[in-house]
Amino acid sequence: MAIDAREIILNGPKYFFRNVSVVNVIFGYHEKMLKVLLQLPAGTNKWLLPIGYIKRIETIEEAASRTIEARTKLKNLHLKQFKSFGKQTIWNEHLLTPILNRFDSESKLDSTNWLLDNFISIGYYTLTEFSRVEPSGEYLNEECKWWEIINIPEMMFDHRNIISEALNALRIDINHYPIGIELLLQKFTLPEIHRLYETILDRKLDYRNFSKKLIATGIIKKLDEKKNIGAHRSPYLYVFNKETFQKKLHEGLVMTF
Amino acid sequence: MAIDAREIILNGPKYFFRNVSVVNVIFGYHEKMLKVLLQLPAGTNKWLLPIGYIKRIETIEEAASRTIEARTKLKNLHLKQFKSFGKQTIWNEHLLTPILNRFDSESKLDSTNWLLDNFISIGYYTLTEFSRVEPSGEYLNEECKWWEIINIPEMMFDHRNIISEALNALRIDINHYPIGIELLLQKFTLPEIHRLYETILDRKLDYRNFSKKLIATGIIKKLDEKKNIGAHRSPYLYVFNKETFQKKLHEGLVMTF
DNA sequence: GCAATAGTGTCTGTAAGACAGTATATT
DNA sequence: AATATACTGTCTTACAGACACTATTGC
Repeated sequence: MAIDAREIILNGPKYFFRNVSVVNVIFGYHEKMLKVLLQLPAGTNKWLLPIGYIKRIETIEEAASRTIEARTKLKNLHLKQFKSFGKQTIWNEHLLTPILNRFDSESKLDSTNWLLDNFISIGYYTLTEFSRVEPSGEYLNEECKWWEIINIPEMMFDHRNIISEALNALRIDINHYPIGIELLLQKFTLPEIHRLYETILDRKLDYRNFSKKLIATGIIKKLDEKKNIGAHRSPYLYVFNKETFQKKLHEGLVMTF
Repeated sequence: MAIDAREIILNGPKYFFRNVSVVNVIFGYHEKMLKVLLQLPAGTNKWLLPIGYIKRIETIEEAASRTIEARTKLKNLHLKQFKSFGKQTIWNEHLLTPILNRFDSESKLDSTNWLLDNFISIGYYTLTEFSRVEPSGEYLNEECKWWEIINIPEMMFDHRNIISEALNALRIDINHYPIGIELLLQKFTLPEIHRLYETILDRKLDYRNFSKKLIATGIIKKLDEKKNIGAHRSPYLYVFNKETFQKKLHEGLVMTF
């Protein structure tokens, strides 16, 4: 079911819940850089996290997944619901009218329009390789791009705070869930995953102890294969042992990096 | 602002958000028993967690707090938001019409009434001494009472699952937050807090190791006072050292009971 | 052989967990 | 004195964390 923007604006509540939305913190990692995907809605100069409305026929997680796919073109990312946030007025007539008129120069925006109301947001975060993603803004946005986590631009509402809460949640969850699994490609080297964890946690991790722990717990497996990295010693490749990881976590393993 | 039931039914969206609610898992502890507060709405035979709608002028947490106070008469309980849950149809015309007619025999319930719509629920849990609470059902409920956690009656929707998710969250959070602080009275004995933790976690904890850890970390403080418990050796009284606890937790202390 | 990166082992300190006997309060 | 509950200390084991040198690759 594709619903066009005019229909969403004028008849949204037929398809979507009112007053509730999802807000997505999409983290992107690449080469020791942690970034977050932000969009700049047309007509403003403050950035916004990707948000989305929840269809009446889908689950909350499906809504998050759908709106994340719209920005990243990636399906099946591992989503984590981390917190819900209080009311925000996302749109105002000034922002919304031009969008409506692009599709329909006749209709007038009613001041009781559902989009002009307040929305509560249910927060999800996800983590991906940012080099896999071509940020996709669609017609509502002037821009959609990655920003370094240490250099976030001016944001609308309390979205800076939401990013910071998502990052906290990620740093706690990394001890309880297989965060790296879907982020790293199938095969990876120890230095790669080591850099990933150092970047996410923003602190040094002793390389030997880190490697020892990952191998000792059996959650990664060494392959009989090396990666060519140019004029240096070639590192071994590893893969995650997903079953072992899930089992350990289920038994209450806490990784404490 | 007190809003009567007729007004809530007929003009709810003036005061409340649509399609979003809070759902509260109120745990009660006393003497090695963990219970949960449930209500039986008039006209049904399945039990329901206390739910509530969110006023346009309050935060989500205030909504949870307000609806919990309505059932327990207790203010300032420590609430923890633990997860949000997908759509549920809470009311139907059959349940709602008699309630409306109690206040207003004229008005008819419109099938587009906001209460007949689906609601997404934001889940909170809290923990209190159940002997302090006189469950309070108000006019919408036939009954409101404590049920033992190991013996939950038949529940509406997926509320049994929500209780189980709340309990999981509580058992994880007990390692990260001062769960007991607001539950136990000002002064408590080591055997009391020991029983509390054993009950919540549903497993034996070595009494000596448990005591040692609480005292060693400095989060509880021994008083120069004993509690009279009848024909037995009198246990010492302790108090929480809230500042130390908060500081340790902030520094990343994990209690691992 | 030089430059850059990958890989490996040992020691120490701390904390978790197992475990049993003594002390106190009341009747 | 009897009963029921509270209190205390030691040993073992496992893991976290500190730490420095050798190995490989391409140029």
